[in-house]
Amino acid sequence: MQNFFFMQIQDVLEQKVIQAVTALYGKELDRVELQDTRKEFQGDITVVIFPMLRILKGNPQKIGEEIGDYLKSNVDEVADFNVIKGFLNLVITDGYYLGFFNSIRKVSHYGYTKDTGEKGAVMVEYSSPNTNKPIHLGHIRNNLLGYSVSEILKAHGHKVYKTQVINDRGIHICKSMLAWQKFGDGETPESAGLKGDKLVGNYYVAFDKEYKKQVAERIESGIEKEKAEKEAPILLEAQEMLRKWEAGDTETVALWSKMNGWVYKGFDETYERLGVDFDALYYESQTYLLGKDVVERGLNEGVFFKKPDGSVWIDLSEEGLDEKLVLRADGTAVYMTQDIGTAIQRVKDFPDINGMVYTVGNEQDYHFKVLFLILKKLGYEWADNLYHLSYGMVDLPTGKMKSREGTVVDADDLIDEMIDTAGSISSELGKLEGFSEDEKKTLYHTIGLGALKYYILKVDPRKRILFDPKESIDFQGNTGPFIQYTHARIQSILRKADFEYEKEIASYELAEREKELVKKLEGFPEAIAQAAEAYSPALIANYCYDLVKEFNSFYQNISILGAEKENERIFRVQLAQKVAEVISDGMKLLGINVPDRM
RNA sequence: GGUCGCGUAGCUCAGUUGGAUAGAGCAUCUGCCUUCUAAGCAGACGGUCACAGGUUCGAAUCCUGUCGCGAUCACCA
Repeated sequence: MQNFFFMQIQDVLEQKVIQAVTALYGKELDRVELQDTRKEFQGDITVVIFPMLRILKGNPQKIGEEIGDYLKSNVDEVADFNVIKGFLNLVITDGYYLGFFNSIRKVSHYGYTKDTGEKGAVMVEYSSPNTNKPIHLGHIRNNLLGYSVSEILKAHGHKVYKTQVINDRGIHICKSMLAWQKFGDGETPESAGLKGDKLVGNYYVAFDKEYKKQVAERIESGIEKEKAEKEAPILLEAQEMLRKWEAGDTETVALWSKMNGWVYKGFDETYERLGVDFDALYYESQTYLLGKDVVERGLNEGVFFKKPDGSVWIDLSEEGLDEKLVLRADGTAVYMTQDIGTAIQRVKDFPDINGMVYTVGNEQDYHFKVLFLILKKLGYEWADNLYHLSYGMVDLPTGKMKSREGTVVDADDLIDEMIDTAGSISSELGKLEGFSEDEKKTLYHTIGLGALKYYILKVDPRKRILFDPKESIDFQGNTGPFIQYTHARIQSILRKADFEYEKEIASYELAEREKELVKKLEGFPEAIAQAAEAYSPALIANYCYDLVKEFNSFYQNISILGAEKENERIFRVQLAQKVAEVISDGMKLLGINVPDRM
């Protein structure tokens, strides 16, 4: 990563337009509205005249022409202009775009911002699974979002700690443990030939089955529904097991450790295939008691108040919310207590943190609104930099995914399917001559995962995704493989370019498609900045797609290696090379690798 | 019921400080492999931007209301 100096034309124009208005009309403009010129008009950048009318009063056509005249004679980069309605379209010189291109050509990771330490560290939490069941498509969305936002924040100059809270304790784990004890007959992942998380998940389902059976029997024998549900023997046993766990009962804790161990091994495998990782892990079993002392302190400071029964609350009615419980009457913690404590603990563990991102589904919007408010009221200065990366559910045509009912799209199965599809398409196309079996395997993984990740990340995080297992994820059009393919095409050209193309082209007349490509490249830093500010990988996906679309049009219509003049050949190869780099750097922010051949 | 989010082409989605005739992909149809990888390119077809008002030179975008979908409002996690 290097720094480079190049004044972008937009900044130059903004100043010059203000100057023009002062010179021509003696008025002070506070801002200038610029936009890319639409394809159907001649020009590159458009100054919108309408907003100026408030200050200038006059005919927009005439004002546009006067400002256009001024810019043409006072700004070197402005070659020509035209005015249509209230839009002043400026034609920018090839010299500018060529100069810009040359300024970024040798910059590695162009568009990324170096971590200078001044932006502070951000902790990004994502994944945070329960240890009683395997990872499904919903978790995949969470993982991909969290990982990608982490990469985007890094590219925007932040130091990032990726973390997850592993929900390794609670009634749900006990249910799996109990069912295993009752029906497991000593089964292990090895003996069953199953991933550990799958095995434990099976017992969670087994518990639910038995529980439902017991409830049904009891209702049949005349017990009312609510009571039957609350007092089913197997549920009572599970609750008893949780009490034993909390009391530190050796046997229970040993079983708990063993089964969680199985699950972690299974999770690690899935994370590895998904290509996500973490810098720090937090276990709920170690954090679930945190936060009580802070509540005590907040009580003294008047942030919280105590009800007659001894429970502790915060009143958020001034903020338009309700009263919210932070400690039960019996003094035990609720989720909120724990989250308060964990947030504070993290800042203790990593003192350079001044912000956190929580990747959690939108069903918890309210929870995080409250959590952030509480931390703010407790006076933590980093509380202003907390962000709930809230995303929509992944639903099936049949409705919500439910682990207990087996209506989930399993992560491992889906990954397998994507890789298989990538494999069969690749073999059909038959372009992999000379690939070893290992290389093929790696490539199918790259393409399959690329398709899956892009499919999920290209949609706005807030929107819910409807996933139809019957309709397979595309490999054509606006997809990961399409972008990967473009990268492979460019690499093929670079392999075949058997001439020296290092020298800088100082003067060149750009073809329309070449100019458009340079303009797209110019937009990369802004795309990263916006994606970081909006915490939205979708913006990066859109950018990559637009860039690639533009490149393919160029590629298909203009010969690169077959160009007549040497200058053309060299410039086009350089351009293609830079486009490939940006594709690679952009896709990296989505956690997607790009192959050199496919 | 209160609060929050969403509603754009048959389907999946872009459209971020309000700007020109609302854009892609899939699907359907036409062309293009003797030339750098056709997972591609060029084109056709397809729209009451949920609906109704308002704000203004200008609204898919901002405001209000209505309808539809989802989430949430637990001494649950």
